[in-house]
Amino acid sequence: MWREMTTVGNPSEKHKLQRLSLPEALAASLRERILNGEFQPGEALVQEALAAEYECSRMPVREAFRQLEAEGLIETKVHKGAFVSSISPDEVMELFELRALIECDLLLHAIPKMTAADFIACQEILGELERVYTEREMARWGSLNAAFHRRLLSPAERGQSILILGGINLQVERFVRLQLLLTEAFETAALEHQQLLVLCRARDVEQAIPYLRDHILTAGRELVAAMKSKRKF
Amino acid sequence: MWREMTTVGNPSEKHKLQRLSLPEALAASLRERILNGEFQPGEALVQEALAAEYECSRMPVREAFRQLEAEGLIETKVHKGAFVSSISPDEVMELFELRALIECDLLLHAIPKMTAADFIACQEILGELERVYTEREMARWGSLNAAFHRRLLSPAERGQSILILGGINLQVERFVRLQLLLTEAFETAALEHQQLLVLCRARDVEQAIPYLRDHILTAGRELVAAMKSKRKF
DNA sequence: TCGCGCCACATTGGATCCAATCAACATTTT
DNA sequence: AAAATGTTGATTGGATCCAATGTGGCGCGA
Repeated sequence: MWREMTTVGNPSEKHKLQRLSLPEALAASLRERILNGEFQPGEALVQEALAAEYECSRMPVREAFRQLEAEGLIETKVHKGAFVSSISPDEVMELFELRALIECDLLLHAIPKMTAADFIACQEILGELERVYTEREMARWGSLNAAFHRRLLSPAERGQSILILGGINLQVERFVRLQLLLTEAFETAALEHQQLLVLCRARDVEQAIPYLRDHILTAGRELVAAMKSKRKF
Repeated sequence: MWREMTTVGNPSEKHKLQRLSLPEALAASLRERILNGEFQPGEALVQEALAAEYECSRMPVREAFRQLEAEGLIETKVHKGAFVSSISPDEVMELFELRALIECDLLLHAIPKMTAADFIACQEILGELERVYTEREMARWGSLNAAFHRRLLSPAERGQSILILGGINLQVERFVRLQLLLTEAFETAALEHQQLLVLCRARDVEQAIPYLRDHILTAGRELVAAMKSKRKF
């Protein structure tokens, strides 16, 4: 079942097929399970148990742990084990503000370079997003949402910034998914995405930038509010 | 010799002593050697050789590799090994612009919160920087420079942003060190640091922010120019 | 002589085994 | 009875061993 992703075939990538080692595949699977909330913050991840579950030795698990630790998803204490890392609502808000900062800068660079193909691709993702929304698959919704932002900003051709953004998204993703279960943030997000795309088509930088900033920051505020009220964190 | 850092004793941290596992210590040592340019971009790192050198088995080396890979310092191809990752001048410039973006935002938050103690601490680091400069130890210069920026921005109390900044600095650090060998960028940097601190003392946000931005961006431009002229990258 | 394929070696990837450390429980002592 | 301490079980950390894969060299044939 999890084996299906031992090789990630990304069709849009130009023939650069990448093979995953077992530790990398494990890390991918564990990452997904953490983001889905199957492993709660603070929970201990035991090497032996996971090794048994994935039917491999403990060593690939250990290497996967190192990777996840570097990504900030888990923390490991020597001779004590690995624990799903936690993050405070304030820190989540800070990450959203960082995202706003970086994405606005990227959009500024991207808008002048956008082509018709870019708009079409973005529109396509939005369609997919809407389809997924009606079926309540928020695991896919989160990654599609990230994909939309990434695609929208890709004309800026700033790989390093995109990379950093990916890291930030990774940190907040699990809380976003949780919130989606509780609120109706989908719908406003869908509308805002459409409006954002309209502004970009019109090359209206003056409006698009603050709009994007607001889109991100209000999403952040809503999420943090939900976190603080639920007290489950 | 490298054993001296198996436990990192940071005296300013309040008694929170952290123990390093062998892989972590190895990663720290290898990271330093990469930043120092001992391992050139593209160069292959062989597990067996390093294991012999550090007198341990290959396994801790492999785990250290995973960590360094996640940090972006090396790339590993399955069944082919680990290679010191490279980075183009354009990407370096992008990272500097990202740094400018984030640091300016941080400074904006930091200035109103700065206390006398903060100014003193910064001034102290600047003194240390000057002392190190006269003795041409650029390995320490780089980390002290980062420490100054970190200390200057720490009143903002934005741990996540600082963390991201650390990652960005890691990427450009090795090129900064190389450039320092070639240019006289020390001196202007020292002056600019002093001036920046003066502006912060005066709480002159209007001047301090653009000044910091310029400080970072010109440093970036000079570095990139040096990179492109030397063609050693 | 050049090109293709096969084979051996070197290197990485993964599994098993042993040692070190921690935590919890039981025992003893005050 | 409470606290301190010893001891045992569980879990992680590290080393050695075996398997898989990639690379370079050699030979064979056109």
